[in-house]
Amino acid sequence: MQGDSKGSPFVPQVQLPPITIDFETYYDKQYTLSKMNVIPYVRDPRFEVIGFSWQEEGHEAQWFSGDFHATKAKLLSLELHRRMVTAHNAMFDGSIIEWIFDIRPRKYFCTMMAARPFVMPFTGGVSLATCAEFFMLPRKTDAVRKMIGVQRTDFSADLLTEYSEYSINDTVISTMLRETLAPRLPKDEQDVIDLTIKKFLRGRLVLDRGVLEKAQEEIQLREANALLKVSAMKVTREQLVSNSLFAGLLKRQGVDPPKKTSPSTGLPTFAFSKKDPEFMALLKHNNHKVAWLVESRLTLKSSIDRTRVQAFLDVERTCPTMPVPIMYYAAHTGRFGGMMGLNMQNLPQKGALRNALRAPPGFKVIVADLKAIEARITAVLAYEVDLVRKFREGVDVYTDFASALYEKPAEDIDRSERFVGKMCILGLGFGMGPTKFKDTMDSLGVPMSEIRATEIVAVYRSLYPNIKKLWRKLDGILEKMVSIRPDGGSVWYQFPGGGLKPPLRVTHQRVELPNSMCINYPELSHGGKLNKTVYAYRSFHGPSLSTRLHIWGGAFCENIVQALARIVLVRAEVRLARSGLVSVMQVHDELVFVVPEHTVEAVKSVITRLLTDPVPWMPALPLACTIGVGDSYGECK
DNA sequence: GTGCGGGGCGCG
DNA sequence: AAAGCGCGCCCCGCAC
Repeated sequence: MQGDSKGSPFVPQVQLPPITIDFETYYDKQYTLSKMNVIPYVRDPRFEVIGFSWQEEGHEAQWFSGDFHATKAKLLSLELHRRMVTAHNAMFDGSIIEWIFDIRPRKYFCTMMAARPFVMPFTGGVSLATCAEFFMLPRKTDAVRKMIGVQRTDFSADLLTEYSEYSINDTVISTMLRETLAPRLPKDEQDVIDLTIKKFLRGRLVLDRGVLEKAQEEIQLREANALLKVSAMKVTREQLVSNSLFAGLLKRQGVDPPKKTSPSTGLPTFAFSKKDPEFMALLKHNNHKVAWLVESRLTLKSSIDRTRVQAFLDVERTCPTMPVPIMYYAAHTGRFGGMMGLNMQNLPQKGALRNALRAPPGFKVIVADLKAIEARITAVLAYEVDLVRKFREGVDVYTDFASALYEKPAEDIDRSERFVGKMCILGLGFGMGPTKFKDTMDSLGVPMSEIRATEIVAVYRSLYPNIKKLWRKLDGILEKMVSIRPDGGSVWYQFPGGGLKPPLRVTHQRVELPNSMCINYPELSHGGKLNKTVYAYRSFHGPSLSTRLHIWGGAFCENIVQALARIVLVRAEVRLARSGLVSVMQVHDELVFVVPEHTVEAVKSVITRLLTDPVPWMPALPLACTIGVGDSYGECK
C-alpha cells in the first residue's frame, strides 16, 4: 500500500530523528505489571520513575535518573513532539510520557506490536527476550529482578549503575528491533500502530459515572432476586454456579441433567449453556422449581455486565477520558483484539456499558460501519456476479436471499425471515453445514429441524455455486502451502475475474495479502483424517497453548476474507486520520469518532467518502457504510 | 496461593 | 461428500 504522507497534517514539516525510550519504574511483589495492567499501575500513588534510557538514531544510548522535575526537564529537552518515539510496549512508556509528564510525542512505534505479525505465529509470545532471540539480537539481561521493592532514593550508586546498564541494554535491543521490523511493515501498518497507541493514550470518550452506578445497583438487585427465587429451596449461590452441584440440584427435582460431548476433550460434559436447547427447554419445565433454578443460574452466570461495569468504574476514578486498549494483530488474520481486562470490542448491545461511553459536552459520537463487508468480499473473490451486482445496486441482500428461500416476493419477507436470510449470507458463505446452522439458529431463538437446515444450506449453495467452487479452489491452495518447500519459491493464485490485484501469492505455509502482510499457517500439514481434505496448523489461540487447528477451503476462505476486510477498514481509518479525523475506537468493521457537534454533517460526508472509496487491489468491490450519531456509543445504532 | 484448561458468553 | 471463522474475559475445578 502506498503512503501518501506528503503535505498531510499527519507529518509536521520539521522533524527530529526517531528515538527509543525505556522507563524503569518502582515495583514490588504486589504492585507490579505482572499482576495489574498499565492503567491502575501508572495511576497508582506508588508509581515512581526510577530512571529512563533513550537512544537517538545513530547515537549511543544514555541513561537518566532524577526526581520528577528533573526527569520532566530531561524529557522536554528531547523534544519528543517532533519525534517518533519507539518502545517495547509503547502503551506503557507512552502512558508515562503523556499521563505523568504531560508530553505529546509526534508519533509512536511499538516494537512489541510490530513483532506480533512476524514473531507471534512462531513463538507464541513477543516479549523483548523472545523477539531478541527470534531475530538473533543481543540477549536481554534479567538484572531487573534485583530492583524489586527499591525506591529511587534508596538505590545505592552501584545498584543504580546496574539498573542503567540493564535499561540501556533493553533500549539498544528495542532500537535494533525497530530497525528489523519497520522495513517489513507497510506505511499504513506503521500508522495503524501509532493510531492504536493513541487510542489508548488519548481517549476522548467520557465515562458516565451516574449511568454506571445505576447499572451496578440494577445488577445487584437482579442477582439478589435470582437468589431470593430459590431461597425457599435453601439453594446457595455456590450451588447454582458450580456445574456438578447444579447437576445435583436438578437431580433432586427429578430432572436428568442434559449432557453433551466436549469438543475439546471428547469426554461427556454437562450441557448447561444458553446454546444448549435441552437446557433452555428446562426454562419451560412443568415443575416451577426447575425453571427457577435454571433462570437463577443463568442470571448469576452472566458476569460480563457485572465485571465490566466495575472495571469501567475503576477506570473512571483515575482517568479523565476512557483509554481504549486495543491489541494490534491479535488474530493471525490481522484482526485486533481487546486487552487489559477491558475488551472494548465485545461490549453487549444491550445494557449500560455502551450508554456509559459518552461524548463530552458540545461533541457527538459517530459510529460508521462497513455494511456486510465480509459477504461483499466473498462475492467478489468467488466471481458471484449477480450477488456483486446486487450489493452494488444497494439491494437488501439478506431480504433477497430470504425471498428465494421462502419463495415469495421481497415485500412479503418479515423481520424474522430476513434474520434467517442474514444468518445465511453471513455464515453459509464460509461452508457452514446443516448441523452447525441448525444449532446456531436454535441458539438464536429460531428453532428449525435438521431437515429444514439441510434444505436451506442446499438452497444457498445452489444459488451461489461459485462460492462453493471457491472453497474447492482454496482447498488446492492449502495443498500448495503444504507442498511448496520453505525455499521453494511461490505460486500465484488468480481469482476468477481478477477479483484480487495482484493475485494472491502463495508460499510455504503462508499467503501474502495485497498490503504485503501474510497470513501464516505454521506447521501446516494434512489433517490426517482419511478421505478428508482437512489440514491442521499450530495455533497459540487454540483451546490450549500450541494446539493444532483444523482448516479447509471454507474456513481458509473466511480467514482470507477476514484479513482483507480488516485491510479495507484500516486503509480508510489511516486515510481519515491523515485528513484529521482520528477515530477513538475500532470494532472490526466499525470506526468510532468523537467530533464537535457543529461538524457532524461535514464529518459524516468525509467518513462516507473514505469508507466507500474503491480499493485499488479489489476495484470490483462495492462498498457501503452506515453511520449513527448520538451523545453516547449506545445511542449510535 | 498460583497457573491453566475448559466451558460459557459477549462482540464482529 | 463434508467442513463457518476470529477474538478476550470470567469463573470453576483441578494440578502443582
